Parts: sequence; C-alpha cells; structure tokens
Amino acid sequence: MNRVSAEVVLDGAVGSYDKRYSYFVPDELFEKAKVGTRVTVPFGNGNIKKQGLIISLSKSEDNPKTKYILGVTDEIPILNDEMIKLCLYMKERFFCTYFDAVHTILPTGLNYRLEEFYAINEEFCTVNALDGDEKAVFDFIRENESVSGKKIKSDFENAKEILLSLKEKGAVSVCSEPIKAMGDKTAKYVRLIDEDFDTFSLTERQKEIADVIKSVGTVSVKELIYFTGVTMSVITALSKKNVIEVFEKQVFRIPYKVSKNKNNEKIVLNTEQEKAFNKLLCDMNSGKPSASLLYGVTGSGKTQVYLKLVEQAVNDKKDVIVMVPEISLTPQLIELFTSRFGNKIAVFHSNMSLGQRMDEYNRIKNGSATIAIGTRSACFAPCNNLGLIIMDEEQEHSYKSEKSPRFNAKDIAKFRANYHNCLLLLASATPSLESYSLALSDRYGLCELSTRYNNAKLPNVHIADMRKELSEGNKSNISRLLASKIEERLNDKKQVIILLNRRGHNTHISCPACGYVATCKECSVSLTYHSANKRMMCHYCGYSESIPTKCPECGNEYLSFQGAGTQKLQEELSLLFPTAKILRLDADTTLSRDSFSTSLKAFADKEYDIMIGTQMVAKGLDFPSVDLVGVIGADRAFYSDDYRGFERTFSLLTQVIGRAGRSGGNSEAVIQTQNITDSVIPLSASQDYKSFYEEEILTRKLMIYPPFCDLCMIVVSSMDKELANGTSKEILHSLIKKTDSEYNDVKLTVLGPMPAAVIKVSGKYRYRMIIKCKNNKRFRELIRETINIRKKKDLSVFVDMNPETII
DNA sequence: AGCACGCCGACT
DNA sequence: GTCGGCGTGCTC
Repeated sequence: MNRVSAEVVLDGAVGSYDKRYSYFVPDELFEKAKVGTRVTVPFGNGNIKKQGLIISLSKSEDNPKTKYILGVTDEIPILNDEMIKLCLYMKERFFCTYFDAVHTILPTGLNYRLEEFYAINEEFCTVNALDGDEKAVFDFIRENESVSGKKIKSDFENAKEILLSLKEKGAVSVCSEPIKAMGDKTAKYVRLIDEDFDTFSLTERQKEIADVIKSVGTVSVKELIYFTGVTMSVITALSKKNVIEVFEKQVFRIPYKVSKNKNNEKIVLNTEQEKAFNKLLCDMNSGKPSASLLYGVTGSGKTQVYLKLVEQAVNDKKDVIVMVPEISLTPQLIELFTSRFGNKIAVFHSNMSLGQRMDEYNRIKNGSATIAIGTRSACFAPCNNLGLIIMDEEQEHSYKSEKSPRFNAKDIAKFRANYHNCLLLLASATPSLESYSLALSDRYGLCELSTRYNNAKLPNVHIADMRKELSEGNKSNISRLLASKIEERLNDKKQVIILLNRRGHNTHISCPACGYVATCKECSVSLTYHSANKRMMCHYCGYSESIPTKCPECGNEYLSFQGAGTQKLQEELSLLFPTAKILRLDADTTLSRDSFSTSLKAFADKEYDIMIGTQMVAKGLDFPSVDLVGVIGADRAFYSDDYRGFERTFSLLTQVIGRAGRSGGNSEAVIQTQNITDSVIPLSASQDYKSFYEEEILTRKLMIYPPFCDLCMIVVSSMDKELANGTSKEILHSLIKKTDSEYNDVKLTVLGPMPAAVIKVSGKYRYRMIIKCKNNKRFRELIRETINIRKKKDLSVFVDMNPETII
C-alpha cells in the first residue's frame, strides 16, 4: 500500500545522525503537514519526542521501520522552497546540522524547542503510596500546576528516576510542548527589592554591592561585574537573600525612526557614477544571476549608485537587501534610505529586540516592506522576489560568522542571487584580494569610481618615525609631529581623529624584579589593565581581578605598566592638551550600543575636539570638520602571524586617511610607525589600491594563499590538553590515510596540527590545523568523514572554511 | 543526545 | 546465580 511519507530533519541531531528521516503522515494530519512546517516525531529506541521540519513529501512503500508524525506545529510553513534549499546548502558548505541552518535562518522569536511539562493527575488519590522524595516532587508539581522537566531536574536530586516512578504510578502526566527559545538577546539586570538591606545579615562584599546598586538603581549584571569586580556568586547570594532581584531585559534596542525628512529629489549622478549605474542596471535586468564588484575610492559616492539602483528595483516591484558591516556605524545610510523609501525599509540587526526582529521579519515576508537593510543576518531576510543584493564594504570580516554555523554572508548572498536570478553588488574602496581577482578574471563584473566627490583632495600624509622619536628621547606614544599638528587643529577649532591599531598595544602588568606577568588563570593570555575600573581584565573570558599592591611572586613593591591601550593614550593626550575635550571609543566604553551612537553624535556636534579609538573610528561616518587624522602603530608587523596583515593594514589606513578632508581644505594625516620603509604607508596615502593589489597578489601566488587556494581550519578543543592534542593528531593521521587511498584524487597541504595562538581559553585547550585545499564537494566529503570520529565528552571539533581569523 | 544491548566484576 | 557497571551501536 502507498502512503504519504515526509522527509524530516531533526532538531538536536549531531554528527552523522543529522540525516533526513522518513515518517508517515497520519491521515488526520494530511492537511496540516506541508513542506516547511515543523513537526514533532518519535525518535530512537525510546521514542523520544523530537522537533523536526518537513523538507519534502512523497508517496512511499510500507516500511516496518517507519514511524508516524505525532503533530504539526505550524499553521503555515515557516520555510519556503528557497529557504529549505538554503538549509541543505548550508549543511553541505558550513559543516553544520540541518537545524543549525533552520535556526540561523529564522528570527529568534520563531525558534521553538520541545520541552517536557509535568502536571499532576487529578484522578490520582493514593498519595500515601508515594515515598518521601516522590511526595516532595509531587507536591512541587501540584503547587506550580505545570512544571518543566528541566526545572524539576535543577531543583531535585535524582529527579529523573523520581519522575519515572511517579509516571508509572499514574501520579503525574507528561506532555511535550514547543516553547519559544526566548532570552538569547536579553541581558541580565539587577535592582534592589529591599531598601533596608542593613537588617539582613550580609557579608562585607554583599553589602558593598548592595550599596552600589542602591546608588545607581537598575544596572546590568555585566556592568556591575565590570565596575566592582564581583563574580556572579555574590549577586546570586544577594538575590537568594531577597535583597536584590535579577531580571531579564531586552537591551540594545536600536530605535530607528522612519525619517521625517522626505527626500524626493532626483538622484543626480556624475559621469562615472552614471556609467557604473547603467552597467549594473543592465545586469540587474538581465534575468540572469550575476555578481559585480563596485570599486570606488573613499569619497567617490558609491552610495549614490546604490540609491539609484534600489530606486529602480523598487519601481520594478522587486525586493532589495542592503548589507552593511556594522549598523551603528551607518546611521547616515539608514537616514538616507528611510528619507527616500520611508516605511518600505525594514532593518535587520542582531542587537534588535526580539519583538522588533519578528515585526521586521514579518513586514518583509508579507510584502509591506521591500527593502531589508542590516548586518550579516539581513542576508536571510525573507524576500520573495529579490532583484538586488548589495554588500557594502564587502571585504569586512563581520560578514563572516565566527560561531557555528560558520557561514559567510557573501556565500548566502550568492546562493540567493542565483535562486532569484538577481544581481549581487559587492562594493568597497579596498576590495578583498579574492573579489578583485575574480573581477579581473571576469567572474564578477567590475565597475570603478576613481574620482572623489567634489574632486576633494586627499590629505597630505606625513610619516613619523617612532624609532627616531625614541632615540631622541620621546618615550610617549605621540610623536612631536603629531602633537604639533593636533595643537594647530585645536587652535583652529577643527576636529581630530586618532586611530590606535590595537594589536600589540595592551597594557600589561609585570614585575621588573622577577619578570612576573599577570596572566589569566583560565586563558593563556596576560591580563590587560583597565583604568576605568582600575582592574586587570582578560579579553578572552572577561575575568577580572584587582591590581596587586606588590608582586605575588617575589614581593617587590613596584610593578610596571607597559604598552599603550586607548585608555593610556587618552591620559597622555590629556597631559599634552589639558583643555582639549577627548572622546574615547573602544569596546570598553561602548558596553551598550546606545552609548556608542550617542558618542558619535556628540562628536559630530563638536562637543569634543579629539576622538580616539580602535578600528571603529576608521569606518563609515563623515565628519566634515575633521581635517587631521593620526594613526598610532601603523605596522603591518602586528599582523605578522596572519597572511592578511598587509591587506588589513592597507584597508584600515586607506579608510582612516579617507576620513580626513571630506570638505576640502588643507587636511593632513600623520602616520606613526616603527618601520618607515613599509610600502603600505605610501600606497594607502595615495589610495593606490591597484599597486597594492599587484604587490600582494604576487606574494599570495608565491606562498600559495587565497585566492590561489582555500583555507580550511580544523580546531579541536577540550579541558584535557592531551585529549585535544591527541585527537588533532588522530585527525591528521586519518586525513593522511584517506588521501593515500580512497581520496587520492584530493590535493591538499596540511599545516599543523599545532596549539592555537592562544592555546587556552576559558579553561579549554585548543589545537588547530590549517589545510590548504580547493573547497569543492569532494574535499568537504573528505573532511566530513574525517571529523566524524566518535565524540567523547568534553571534546569538540569544528571546521571553519576560509576563516576570517586564524585562532 | 539518549537509549538498548551486551559482556565483566561484586554481592545476596 | 543476578544486579548493575559503562563500552558500543543505532536512531526513519
């Protein structure tokens, strides 16, 4: 007999068990069980209830092994044909499970997981038949009416056996309910619930924290920990004593307003822009999938070209996705788009509130918004009729996900452009080597914008030789040249941006007598001094401790502080220019997104004279009155462990130099370096991408690095150092064996395994190997087979194809 | 993951 | 002679 059966992929399946399983569709669910709906199914010997998703339906023969679908979760499919195909693509490409892909595609609010709920059986009356433990759990369930198994397991010992026994005795009933996996984007906050905490018996530390909370009101746990150096245990203790209350709150809401300024002006393009636009328009309307690189020097007006293309797509009733590397850096872009397209815009950003994300998702899905703007996650916007995908600053590393699934939004964009036969536009002032080389070989179209807007002049670039400064007695981080230029600007009421290339510029604490260096206990890195909270912190795991008064090793009273973080730089600048108002922007001062955009606005409003910061000051924003840019530590040597050192340094310098002189006039840049002969400085000073490309592509070819190969990183980690090390060696041997036999057609070169640059993070030892390869189906098959070793507890293996950072 | 099956040591 | 340890294998 033929029956309808469904191919189902399962949530929570790992490794080689992440397969497509066939289930029969019972008659009564025939109407509801559609492709793309979520279902509950029995799985395994114990018929554990699992969540799954139907990826196809067919008629099939009876098979004694086939089980029946138990229920259908969704009224209407949550994934359409395109998204189901995308899941299959992601599993194949990014070494994740089907459901990892499902979870990544859906907005968080739509993600459910199955959880068991226990309720007492009303008819059960022989309560006396229960033993002590059982009675306790039974009463607990009765008091709360319905309790999740997870909660019971956390509150009672042996909960599993007790529940089983209660179930057998008919005292409780259990049902599985899909519950929303909420709370991933909320942050923990605390507030006082009892002002009179003096009446409680509190430890000294607890009282201190209670005082802090009393004085500041509601505060995020993260900040509280940062500024006081307590651990979560003090906070939990206070909450157990009912002095404070810990609650979840959605933070980082980026309120974006639909601009009130309606801008209906015709978009005017210059000859070069017009030429690029016409070429791209032709691709967009070709009805074939295509990808083009728009290479335009800083300030050449790439945005004008996007706007006109988007306008055209909107007129043709097509959907558009616009991706930007970091949304808080691009409020101007959002303003530009909303002023033109009003509520047709939906914004996607991982730091939006859950509700907002659901709203924006649905507005795109039902067609009330047709332009999705956002960061990496915007590549999954549920557009039904895509005509154009734009990736601004396509070389940015933020397009790559650094956690599983380790996808690159560019690959997703290519997939979608292919599916919708639309145009993918990659834009940058400093394209990635990979993209530019593909453009040169005609795999991508290429459009160029080579003149700056209003023919603005590039800043005059000066080089400060920091070695010479030191030998002439200037021990500070600011060269005399930069100092004099800053002084000129302060006198002229102009603004200054100073970029600190962070690598190698952290402040470490060490003992000059015995050589002791303060290091993190859980990670193999030294602790960094933070002046905001006067503590030493670990940048990898967040651990912090107070500064010892004397060396813990030898008792020496004087500890030395070395290096120059943004905080130290700020202090040096304040000494040099006591009246200057200085804004510091880095990851520490920007705990919340709000303070970040507020700070940028304050700088734009000229409330500050100098802005110092890391990478983030180099990107995106235009400040017309900035006409001096300083760069501290422009040395590609800081990236010497990474083959992309030259590329990154060039890109960063080019962008930050381009920040100055947007409004014409005598703008200048001072680049401080240890190595004045490095070609990266003159190349970025003249914004000469092509010469940079010619030089760098030769090195890549010679050394065999991308784009001449793909890099595949395999990382093994475990608390047990030897287990991690041994497993990585096993993987290597298995690879060698396979490439000698059944996979002898696959060409690859393995580097390693070796300890990761930072071997220990949060107590886990990490070993990595890099494989130079060709990322094709056959290679991925080999890797999948190789890493499917029997996983032990406390051992994880992951694969990152073309990683953005090599750990 | 989580459950069953199966083959060895401790205990009634 | 049985109970239960966890090593191994399988999940439509």
